[in-house]
Parts: sequence; C-alpha cells; structure tokens
Amino acid sequence: MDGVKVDGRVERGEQTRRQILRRAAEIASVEGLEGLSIGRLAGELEVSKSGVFAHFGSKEELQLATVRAAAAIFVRQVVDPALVEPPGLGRLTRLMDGWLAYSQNRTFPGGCFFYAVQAEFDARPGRVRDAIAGYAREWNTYVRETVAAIPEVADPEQVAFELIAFLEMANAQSVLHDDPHAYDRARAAVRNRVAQATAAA
Amino acid sequence: MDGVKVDGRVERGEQTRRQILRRAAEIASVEGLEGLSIGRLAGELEVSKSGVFAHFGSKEELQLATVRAAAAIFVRQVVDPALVEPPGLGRLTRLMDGWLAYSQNRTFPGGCFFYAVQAEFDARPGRVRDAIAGYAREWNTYVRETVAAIPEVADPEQVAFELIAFLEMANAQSVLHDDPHAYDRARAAVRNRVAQATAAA
DNA sequence: AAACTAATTGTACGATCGTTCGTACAACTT
DNA sequence: AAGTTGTACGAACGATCGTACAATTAGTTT
Repeated sequence: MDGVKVDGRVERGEQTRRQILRRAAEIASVEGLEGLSIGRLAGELEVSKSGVFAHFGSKEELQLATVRAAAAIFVRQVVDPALVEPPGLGRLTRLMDGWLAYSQNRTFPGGCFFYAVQAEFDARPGRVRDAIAGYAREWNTYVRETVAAIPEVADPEQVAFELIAFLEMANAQSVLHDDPHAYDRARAAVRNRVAQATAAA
Repeated sequence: MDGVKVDGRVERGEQTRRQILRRAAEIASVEGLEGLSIGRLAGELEVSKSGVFAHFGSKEELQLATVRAAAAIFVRQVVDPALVEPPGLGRLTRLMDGWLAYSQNRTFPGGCFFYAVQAEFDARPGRVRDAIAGYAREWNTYVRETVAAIPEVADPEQVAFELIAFLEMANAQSVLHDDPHAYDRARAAVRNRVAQATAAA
C-alpha cells in the first residue's frame, strides 16, 4: 500500500545518488557546473568514475540533476522557513533574512549556488541554462508575490527587483572579498527600501 | 626621440596579440575564463595553437592578460566618458547610464565581462581571482567617490553598494532571460535611490 | 649578402575529459 | 536453488586539454 522501497539495491543506489548530488552541488558552487568533472567527483567520493556516470548517463544529465538537487536545498533552507509567517511584511522580512543567512553560513561552500551557475550559463543555450532560468523565474515570482502581499506597496515588481539585487550583491561581495560587512549593507538596504515602499502617501 | 616602434616584427606581434585578447575577452564573457581554451581560440582566429600559446607562456598568463584587456575596454567605455562631467550628480548619472549602455549594447557578447568572471573565480584562490578582485575594488571605490562628491549624500558607501547592485542585477536578468526591461527597472531604481539620497532633511 | 632576431608554425608529449563496454556481485523473484 | 535485476567496477576508447621544443618564416642589422 505504501510507496516505501523494499528493494535494498535501489535503496542503496538512491543513497549514493544523493551523496553524489550533494557533493556535486558543493563543487559546482565553487568551480561551476562545467568545472565539475565526473572523474574528480568520483575521486573525491572514492567511487569509480563509471559508477558515477552510470547514475546519470551523460554529463548534461548530471548537471541538470545537480541543479534540481540544489534547488531542493534552497527551498528547504530559504523558502519553507518563511512560510511559517503569514503573508505580509513579516514573511518578507523572514524571507530576506533567510536568504542572507543561507548565503552567509555557506550552505554551499562557494556561496549561493544559483548565483554561481547563473553567471556561468546565462549566455549559452541548452537545457541546463533553461533549467536555471526556470528556477530563477520561480524565485523572482515568489519574491514579487511576497512583496505584493503587503497592501501599501505600489510597485511590487520594482521592489522585488531591487531586493533581489541587494541579496545577490551581498553574496558576490562577501565571497569575492571575504567581507562579511556586505551582509550588513544588504540588510540596511532591504530595511530602507521596504520602509520607503510601505510609507504610504 | 619618440617611443614609436619601428620594428615591423614586434609591431605585427602586438597586433595579433591585441586580436587574440579581444577575441579572448569575448569568448570569456560567454564561456568563462576556464571555458576559454587555447586550441579553440586559435581555431577561431585561424592561427596556430602554439602561436597563441607563445604570446603568453601559460594559460594563467593568458587569463590575466584577458582580464587586463577587458578592464581597459571597460574604462574606455564606462569610466572615461563620465569624466567629461564635473564631479557631482551629473557625473554619477553619466556613469550609471554609461554602465547600463555598456551592458545593454553587448560590448561583450555575454554581457558584462566582469560579472561573468567574478562569479567564476570568486570562490577559488589564485592570481586570476586576485586580479579580478582588485579591479572590482577599484570600481567600487570609484563609484563610492563619485557618489561622495555629491554633498547632500550622507552615506556614500551604502549608496554605492546599492547602485552597483542595480547595475549587476540588470545585466544578470537581461542576459539570462533575454529581457531588456531589466535595464528600465535598474534605471528607475537608480533614479529613485539617488533622489532619496539627495533629498536632504 | 650574411648574420641575427622576433613572431609563428608543426609535431609531439602526458594528462584528463566524457563515454562505452563487459563483468562482478549483491539482492530480489520464482 | 536457479534465474533475474540493479548497482558498481575496471579497462579502454577517441578527443581535447595545456605545454614543450625544434624548425620555419619574415624583418632588421651589419
């Protein structure tokens, strides 16, 4: 009746697959999804190259699976915790703080996974770019709707654009210059912009 | 008396070197500085692989030279034109507009060169990262000082942080989603933030 | 014209890339 | 117990990577 796997072989397979994708996302956040090589991944995990390859069938499929795995981690770490707050200012604040914490505590060693891979794939065609663009759109939409749930805000799309810009800037500065101050600056920027937007005329 | 090269051989060498670096920067803005391979570069330029290699002696040196060449293009296209305006609000506006035009008109086919390579190298050690970080610092400083030349602005560092965030966000969105609207949003964000900062109490 | 110098080329190298294939072994089914 | 399925492995493939070095071409100096 239940969907629980009873086959110990596929259970074991899914576990190694999870381990592979976890490590793959970590590497990709530092070296990019192209810098992520199957041989190196296998070496670090101490499994065979062909074993890793067999799980995905192609490098592109590995990259796509890595993006999906990273998205799941992102949702669990950033999106879900904000949902405990009711829609409104409180949820938005929780969302912004959650994102900055996600970046600052280095959930991925190279900072935000999607910042890294977005910049890597934004200018080339292909399924990987499409997947990344899709998640980016989802994130934009979610932030915009979270902002739009605050009745005083006149232009949620514009506000969402600016807020996301602050987050990514903090991540970029922090990683490149090893400067935790960037997060303070982003927090101040978010606070200021939200205050401005909610100060109805 | 003059420092003009009279040797036709080194003259020719410097010209091919310039061509190599121009193409290298174009490729790197799309594929990254690692995706930039000597063999491919040679193929596209229809010269020999060893000919390209001989100009730099190592891949890392080619990458460093490419970053320097891109920085020179950036300065000529963004920084210099703003210097015709006297320090103050006019220069800042010119600088912001110049940057957005530089990104929008695809001076580099992959959008802003430095956005691409920053995200690629921000998390790994090495001379290339150091060079990129150095230029990024210079750019931050220059924007901050341009803002600071406007007497009404209380916290130039904070304002510069936010303005640069808008620029990079516009570039990222535009390239990833093929959405020219992002530049309008960035222009609106810059206008609004500058207006807020110059509205003295 | 000969000697020299700088830019460019051709050939070759070891390493690593993604990928393919046949095999070994554990776990499940009958 | 015999047969089937799924995961993981080792070895090898052609291609490409960065790099090395000797030969060649073009331009300068004597």
